[in-house]
Amino acid sequence: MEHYVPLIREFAARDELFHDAVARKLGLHPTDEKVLRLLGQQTVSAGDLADYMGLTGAAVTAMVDRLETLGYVTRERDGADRRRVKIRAVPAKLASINRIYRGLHAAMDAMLADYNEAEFKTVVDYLTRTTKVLAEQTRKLGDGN
Amino acid sequence: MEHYVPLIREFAARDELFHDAVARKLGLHPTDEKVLRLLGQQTVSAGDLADYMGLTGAAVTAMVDRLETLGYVTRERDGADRRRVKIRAVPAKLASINRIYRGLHAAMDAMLADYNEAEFKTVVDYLTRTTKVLAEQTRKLGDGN
DNA sequence: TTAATTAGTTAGATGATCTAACTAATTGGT
DNA sequence: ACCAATTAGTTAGATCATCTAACTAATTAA
Repeated sequence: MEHYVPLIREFAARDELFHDAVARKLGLHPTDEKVLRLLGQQTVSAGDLADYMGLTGAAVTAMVDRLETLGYVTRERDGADRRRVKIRAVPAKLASINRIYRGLHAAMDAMLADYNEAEFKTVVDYLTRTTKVLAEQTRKLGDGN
Repeated sequence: MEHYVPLIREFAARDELFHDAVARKLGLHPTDEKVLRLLGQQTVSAGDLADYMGLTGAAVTAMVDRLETLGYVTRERDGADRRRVKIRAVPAKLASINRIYRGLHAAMDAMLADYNEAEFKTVVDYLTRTTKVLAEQTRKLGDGN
């Protein structure tokens, strides 16, 4: 039980290094690649991006400018609330990114195949609940400012 | 099985946001907090830090300078290989960081208590193997330049 | 209909990281 | 043993992602 903490630290660090490597291969900043990962098909508002990334609004504007210039995303005004800007990924560009992820997905699928249904359920449950705990604890840290 | 990928993405993003919040509370750069997390008791060489963090040697020098000035770490020359510099965390400073982590650790312990031994073993196995897969895939991405 | 709030952008400043060049220590081939 | 090549870390200068503060425009509430 004590060797659990370094385990999750290593896990998170490796995940980050992997995504950094993907970003480098694409010639993108790690932040930009992270956003593109979030933008699957759905559109996301600039403000939601700021929350998700932990960035200021100005930083998001700069980031979307970069991605727009490179042709990765487009801006659309929200019809209902015209203050809002919705960011949409360009499908053709997303495809080129997904190609890079194929190796990881294949390896992960192969690994996950070793688990039976109950075990897989446990893993999903663990990830879901840990995510929730992290969100709560992050909020609590922010409170005391 | 299809909703697994967004799950791990959310997990990693939340983990990062949590650590960003910790760093902000300490008045440190996220990178610096990440290094301090790695430096438990053990000493780590500057080069190993560069690998672990995905930074250049110059960036590590600057980072260690920052942490040294603030009293978080000390530099020691390696006796065996005097080119090497070993970085050591200052225990008293580490304690103040651990205090911030208490809330998370308590919440995680409470959550993990819901799993029986077999389930916990599955979670540890999953984290261990996924970490290994990520390391392999990162290396493969780096190969093609 | 006017005041207050919210979403996003612009402008300018800061600073973490980068590249390239350098010092110093170690290793290996001859 | 010795010189060349490699490795570890640092220094100097440049770049650029992000920050703060001030601004525009749209929405909501009094």
